[in-house]
Amino acid sequence: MKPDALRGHLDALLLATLDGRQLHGYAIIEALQQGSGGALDLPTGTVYPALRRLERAGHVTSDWSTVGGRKRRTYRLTQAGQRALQAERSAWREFTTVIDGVLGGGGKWAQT
Amino acid sequence: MKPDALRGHLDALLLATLDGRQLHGYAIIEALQQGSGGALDLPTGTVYPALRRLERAGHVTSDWSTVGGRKRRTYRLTQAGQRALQAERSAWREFTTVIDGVLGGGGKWAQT
DNA sequence: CGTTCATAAGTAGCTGCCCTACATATAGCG
DNA sequence: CGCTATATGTAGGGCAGCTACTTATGAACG
Repeated sequence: MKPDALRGHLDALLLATLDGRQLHGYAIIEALQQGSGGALDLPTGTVYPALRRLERAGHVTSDWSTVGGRKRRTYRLTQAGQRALQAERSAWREFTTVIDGVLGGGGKWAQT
Repeated sequence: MKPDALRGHLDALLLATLDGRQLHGYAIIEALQQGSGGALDLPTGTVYPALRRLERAGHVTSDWSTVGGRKRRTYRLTQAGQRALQAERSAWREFTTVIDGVLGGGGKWAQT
């Protein structure tokens, strides 16, 4: 999968990954890897700044902890993040519906 | 729909719109508008440069014509463009499958 | 005849997301 | 001691798509 296809959908992925559980950044990357069957291998330079963005936006909050001598910043959704996730999900559904319509029915098969 | 969601999928839309017919730029914009039920309203500053890109890439070719005193540059798919369209379609399918999987099953419902 | 709207194509410049590459630190293994 | 895995982060860049503007013709309206 070409990497820049994610453009504009990364927030949805991160919010969905944090839905119903709290994870630290590194674990989020692994969760996305496994949850996508290996298709998504996001670099830290993509995920960490994105999490900061989401925190600034009030969609997630974070707490520091130390596990086995290593510092972790554990993220969890806020209520606003929950709402944002719902909005992202419906936006995604609308988006795919539109693109599917054009890719499948926008060409010569368009029998109005 | 947020505008930058298109990132990386615009080529697919343009190729699909030209599949089986030839259209000039302005008509492509209108076709996308109608084909998407009004959801896609791409500005000329997005579409025209994208068409030039596709032409440079060899996916489309263009011919000038004059209709009613107005100059039109009419585009049509090349064979490479046809192949590119097929590739874009399958890439789109893969992409949606991955994202759908994460948005729907990447959270607390992930019962491995 | 002048203004405005629809048609038609295009460029210049900006923004911002995501990527590449690098820096930092600890624990465990050999 | 070096290497790998774990864990977080920044700096800088590329480029796609957007905003705003320019150019040009034909038709309609007064």
